[in-house]
Amino acid sequence: MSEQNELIKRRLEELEKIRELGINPYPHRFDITSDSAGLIKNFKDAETDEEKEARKSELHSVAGRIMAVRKMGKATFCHIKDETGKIQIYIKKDEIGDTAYDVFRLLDIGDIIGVKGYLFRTKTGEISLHAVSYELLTKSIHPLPVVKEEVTESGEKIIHDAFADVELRYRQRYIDLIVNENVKETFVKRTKIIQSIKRTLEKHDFFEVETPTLQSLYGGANAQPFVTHHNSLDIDLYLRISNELFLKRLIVGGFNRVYEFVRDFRNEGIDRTHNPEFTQVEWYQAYGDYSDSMNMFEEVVEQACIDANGSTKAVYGDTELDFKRPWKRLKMTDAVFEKTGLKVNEMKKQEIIDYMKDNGIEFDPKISHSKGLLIANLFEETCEEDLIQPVFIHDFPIDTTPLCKPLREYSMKQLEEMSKDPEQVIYVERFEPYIYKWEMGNSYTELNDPILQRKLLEEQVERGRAGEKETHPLDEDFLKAIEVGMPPATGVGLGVDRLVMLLTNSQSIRDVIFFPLMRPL
RNA sequence: GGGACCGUAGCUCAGUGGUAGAGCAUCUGCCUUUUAAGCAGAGGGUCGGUGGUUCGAGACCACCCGGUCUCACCA
Repeated sequence: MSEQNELIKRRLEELEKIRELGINPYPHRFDITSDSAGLIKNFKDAETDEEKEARKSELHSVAGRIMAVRKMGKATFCHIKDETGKIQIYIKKDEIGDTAYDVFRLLDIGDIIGVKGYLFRTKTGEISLHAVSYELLTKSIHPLPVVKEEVTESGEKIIHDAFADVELRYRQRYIDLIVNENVKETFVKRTKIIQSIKRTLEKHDFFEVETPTLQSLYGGANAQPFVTHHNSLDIDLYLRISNELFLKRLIVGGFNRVYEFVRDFRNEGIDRTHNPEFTQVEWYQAYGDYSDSMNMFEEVVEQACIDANGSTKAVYGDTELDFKRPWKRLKMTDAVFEKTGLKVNEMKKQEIIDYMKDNGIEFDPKISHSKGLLIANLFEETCEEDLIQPVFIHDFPIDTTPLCKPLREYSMKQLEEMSKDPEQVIYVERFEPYIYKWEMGNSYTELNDPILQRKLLEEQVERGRAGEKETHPLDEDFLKAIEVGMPPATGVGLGVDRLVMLLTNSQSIRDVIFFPLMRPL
């Protein structure tokens, strides 16, 4: 708080005056009987004089923050805002008393007051509360941005001087929530979406669990972790990048269906769809495969959309998205074929590289050893941009993940032969749902063959040593769990923030996270 | 991390090298059904920071701080 600031200085002086008058500017409680939305909704105009007179004895107590004041000599109008909306308050000097009225004149936009009064409709038609008494509940000493709202004759709202500086809005979300009308709505929807997802999962007998955020080994996703340190154990720990490996341990332990909402931390770039900490829900289901997960996924998301927006449709930017089940399901290689006409399985690795070079498709030379990674790369570069409506892209090359079961059509012998031939691509039962060009999640028929699991994880460790950054270290305890025996299972990770973005028409992930990471000032 | 752009009053913004501006908010006066209330007046600034160019910099240059968009990495 800058000592120099005149607005703050003036408010501190007023605070002193109020205290000198024997008024506690920060009292302990206030009895509320009504909220603004309820009062306005239930208001019925009094027709006769008798009714008008009777109305004066129907008193309501509301509390809220002063958002606008219109002083008119011996009467004052103001709007107060509570959790449900705004209501206009009318205060008259000759009714409320000289002293009380003078004190009221010391109040500012931003102060919180409780008002007791009766309802009436003003000459200009606004349902308002005629105060018979009021109480200062909190004196604000830090001025709020003054946002003015104009309602035109056609009934549309024009916002003047909107508090629009995104940096200030994110850094001071409390102010953003007070003065910007739609911000709270977005976060209310966020909670509704999360509750909806939980309800759908619970309906299908998924059981909510909790697993560690601090981990001595990280895994379950391709990402760089945050590192921290435990002092008394004197060991480095990682903030989780995924909870997959722990949820699988619980499936081994005998839970058939588990889910967990988690904050994941990934030490990577920040942009409009990435925040270093983000929310994911993962669920695992024993005895099911990835098509069961597709069914669950589309049900979870469709229901979330209905619960947040009232229908299966949501408008994002200038696009209407429809989450109605069932969603299209498309093999990755078919997607590539539809877009490019290439039959990648019949091509040599070098032919794919040549095609990408010839068509200016970027790829990291580090992946040129793997035909599978090249195909995945080709898919991302050519197909993603067209995936607007919800679609499941399934059957990924095995090199994209070490945690997923190969397609059931392969025989043991085939797998063995194919894995020796760099021109052969083994596909695994993995899918990613795409909506509006974004990967919304990730799912597998989970690998539970301990021998193959160890081989794939060890290969990944090798690739890590060779310079690939986002591989993870070998988790022997996880391998032990798989050796104990994990039933056939399927699991899903769903990016909650991105789903909320789509369902609330938010253009940045920072608009759906209350306190996004900002560089300290 | 790279590139483009932005930072002026509490808020929203003008200001193309020559005295720092407007609206809202604030303060004073008037106003007892106003509503972007109104009318009359007043105060309010290290122009993000540090250097430099210049007789003179809010503006031009360099670096730094913070942000937005975008690319890379990823979900």
